[in-house]
Amino acid sequence: MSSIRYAMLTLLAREPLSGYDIKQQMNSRMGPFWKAGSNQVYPELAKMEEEGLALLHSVEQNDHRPARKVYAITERGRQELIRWTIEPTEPETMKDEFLLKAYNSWLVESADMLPRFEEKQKEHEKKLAVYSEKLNELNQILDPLNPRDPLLSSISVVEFGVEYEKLYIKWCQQVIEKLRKQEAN
Amino acid sequence: MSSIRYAMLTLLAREPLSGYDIKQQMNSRMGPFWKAGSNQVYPELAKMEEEGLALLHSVEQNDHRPARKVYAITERGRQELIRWTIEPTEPETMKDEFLLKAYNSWLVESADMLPRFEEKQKEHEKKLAVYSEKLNELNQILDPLNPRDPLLSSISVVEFGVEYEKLYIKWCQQVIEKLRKQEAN
DNA sequence: TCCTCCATGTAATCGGTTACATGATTCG
DNA sequence: CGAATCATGTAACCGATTACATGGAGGA
Repeated sequence: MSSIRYAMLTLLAREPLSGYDIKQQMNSRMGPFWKAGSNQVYPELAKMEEEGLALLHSVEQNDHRPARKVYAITERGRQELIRWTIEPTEPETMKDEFLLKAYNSWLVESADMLPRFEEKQKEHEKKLAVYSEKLNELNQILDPLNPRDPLLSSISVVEFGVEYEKLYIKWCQQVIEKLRKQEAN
Repeated sequence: MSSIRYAMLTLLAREPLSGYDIKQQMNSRMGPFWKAGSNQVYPELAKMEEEGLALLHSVEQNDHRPARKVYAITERGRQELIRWTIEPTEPETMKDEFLLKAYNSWLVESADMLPRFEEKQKEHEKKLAVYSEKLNELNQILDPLNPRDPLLSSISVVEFGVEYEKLYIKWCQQVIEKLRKQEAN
């Protein structure tokens, strides 16, 4: 498995990046579906270099700051990533803490639960706004003549994100309505 | 955090259960959003008893088999679960390996990727069938006169599951169409 | 003045997965 | 005849989170 290394190869397959870049992109661009901290990224990059999946592409030296070490994917890395990509994937369990709490709604007063659903709705409305904007950007810079444009894949994934956020918002609204009716009794 | 203990309290709040029951229910009833193995359940149950969140309710002795130890939630456990339930929840990242692979579609031949999307679609169609049936069952045994029926909460969560599966299926279909058009060129 | 950003990394800890162990019964 | 189910638990490992460490530049 080792998950993180394929997430890193995924980013390196598009452009050479430093460990710091990888961390940043995971927590923004890939934000909806993957995350990582520096603790994972740097040691993993070193291992990947040892195994010939990535190599040091350039080192930008800034005074009074650690050298910026940019890595590029190797042909072996690309092949390994392709091999993994076309391999079947195990079904996933979505581990959503808030759903677990929703499952406990019956235990608590509607008045205590309503604010939590309203918060969640707003949180997902914000995410929806971010993904929608991202989607617009991607569609604008997309090269419509190139059927191999990486952005086509990006768009599909962000579209998933948009639909997911819409679903979450709709669900929150439905539950809020139910709780309000219950409260009225 | 310690996640698992609240998932276990969530189940114990509805009825007394053995460690084995908890494990089973997590991988079926709660399947969509939580999971656990025996390694976690048994030691955690012991800790919860020590801390007074659960207590040994009864022991059913069967010959040639380990005694079935049934635990019940205590008032302290219930209060702790309620406290956690009405507490705000941090935003979650959905870590879906298949979305990561979809993000790499541009790297591979459509012919290699299409079967993976078709598989995923079928997988989620099966899950949808299971959740839909579950939803029917729940609606039938629900007591419509009791606004505190735990099943109301169950229904909300299963409804989320149903909508999620529908979304996943629709998304797979869209991507499949795109890949087919691309292949035709 | 204090916080955040850049940019590398390490250390301690925690939660979760896989595998192991026992042993009778029931189902295909 | 072999696999799965019931029912408890333990041990080894692995991946991920949180915190720590350095240190100058720029903004609130």
